[in-house]
Amino acid sequence: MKIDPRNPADLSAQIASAIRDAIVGGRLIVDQRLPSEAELAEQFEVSRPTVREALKRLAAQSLIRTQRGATGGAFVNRLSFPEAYDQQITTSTLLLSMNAVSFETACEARYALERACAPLSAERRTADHLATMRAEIHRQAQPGLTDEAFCASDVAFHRALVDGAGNPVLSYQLAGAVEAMQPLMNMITFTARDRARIVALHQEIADAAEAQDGAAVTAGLSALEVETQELAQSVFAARAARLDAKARLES
Amino acid sequence: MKIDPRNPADLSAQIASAIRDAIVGGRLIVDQRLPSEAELAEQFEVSRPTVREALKRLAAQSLIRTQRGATGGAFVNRLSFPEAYDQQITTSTLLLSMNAVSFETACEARYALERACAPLSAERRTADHLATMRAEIHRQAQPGLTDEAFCASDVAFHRALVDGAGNPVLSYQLAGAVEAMQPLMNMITFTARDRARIVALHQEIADAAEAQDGAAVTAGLSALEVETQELAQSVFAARAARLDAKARLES
DNA sequence: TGTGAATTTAATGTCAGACAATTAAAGTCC
DNA sequence: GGACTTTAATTGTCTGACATTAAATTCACA
Repeated sequence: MKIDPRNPADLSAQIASAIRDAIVGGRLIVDQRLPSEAELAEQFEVSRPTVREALKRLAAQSLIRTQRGATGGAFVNRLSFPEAYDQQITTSTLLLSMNAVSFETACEARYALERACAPLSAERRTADHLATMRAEIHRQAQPGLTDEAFCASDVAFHRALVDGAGNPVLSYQLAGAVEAMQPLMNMITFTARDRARIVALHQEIADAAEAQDGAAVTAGLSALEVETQELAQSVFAARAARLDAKARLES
Repeated sequence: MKIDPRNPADLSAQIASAIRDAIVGGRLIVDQRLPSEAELAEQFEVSRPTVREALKRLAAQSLIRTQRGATGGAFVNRLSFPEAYDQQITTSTLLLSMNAVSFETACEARYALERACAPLSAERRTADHLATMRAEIHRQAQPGLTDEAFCASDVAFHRALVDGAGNPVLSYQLAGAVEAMQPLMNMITFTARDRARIVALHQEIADAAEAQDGAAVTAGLSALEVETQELAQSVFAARAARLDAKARLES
């Protein structure tokens, strides 16, 4: 592992990159201990704070973990699925919120991906997944629920559906798509009638999953997508109209 | 923004977390300048190196960027799609390589997600996407190609297909699924006959995309999945048999 | 008055050395 | 042999300093 001393800028970034490459390239394997900070500093010919900044960069990506004490140090971390989920969700959420991605685009992507899980989930879902879906449907039908809680339950329902496919890689990929939609969904106010329609479609989907009818699950998701898109459109149109009226009033 | 001084461990992680929450929560907006390191140190009642370690953590996630000079400082970074792609690919690749995810599972997830793009891509693909797909098919048919170059071209072909859907969020999500498979694919040696079959299926898919026939694209992808799964199975079985024979010879 | 060069200034990037906190292992005493 | 103490290694944090960068300002000169 070497860095370019001619490029004096971003030494810590270069060091982090070198170590990251070693991990990705398999030269450093899981649970292997890295040299101590002092040794790394000597090896790269930089000071210890610089090494530390590099290590913090890697720690931020869950690539390493550190332990204090005599046998402590930095260790190559096994990236667990939950950690990967979190990163995926954070990145997806920020990407959507910072790039003015339209509701339409995000929603389309989400349902397209979710339909990808439908046949597998219909085939393999366990009684557990079904129970979760039913429980969330029941919650969604309760009257006093806030919009936020309704959205959260919606996410839980869809996660159960996705997890039903029994493919952790699929669940991981979908986590971003489903969770990142939540802030966008939270901008919508759901009337009682909206909720009733959504719950009915959820019911359809759960029934189809119980019957192991993949095509019906897919159809249910497509209907739900149409419903969601129309709902969002009407909400945003109404909001725009209100703003417009207000602007005309003030002028 | 406050941190818990009673918990003396991981001050820099706490500070990074506090700033990250401010960004995700919208209290710090894109391109806004953070206080200088000295000011942050004073605010959080820690030293400047500790603040710096926190900032490096955020920089590693592309949440901030730093500029030197008189008007420099740390600025909230607009997470661009290419940056998000990179993070997604790195995370997905590590997740697969560190968790002994089977080829079967990863492959299933990848093709399920890709089929999700098929109808959209068939409908919206431009002449540009078609041209890229054709060009990659042509490259894949050339005889002297190494296995690695073949895999890389395969990835390029599929990315063109995915990008054809014209949904950047979908492209972003798929980037991880498609690219993370490459290391696994690189473990396979492709015979001339294997390649011919794959190229033929690619041809089918490209034709279907040109004809805007979403169902045919989906079918082509499914056939490709079956082909890939069988190929991998035979390669791994042969490898296992060789190892087994060698072990018996040595014992 | 305008322009270009020199200076100032404010910020990050890096360094050196020190001490505190933590933890496991080695050593010691009963 | 077991419980306790000591020791050593390592990370976490602090202080203070200097180097580097780049914008803003000043100022001389045409």
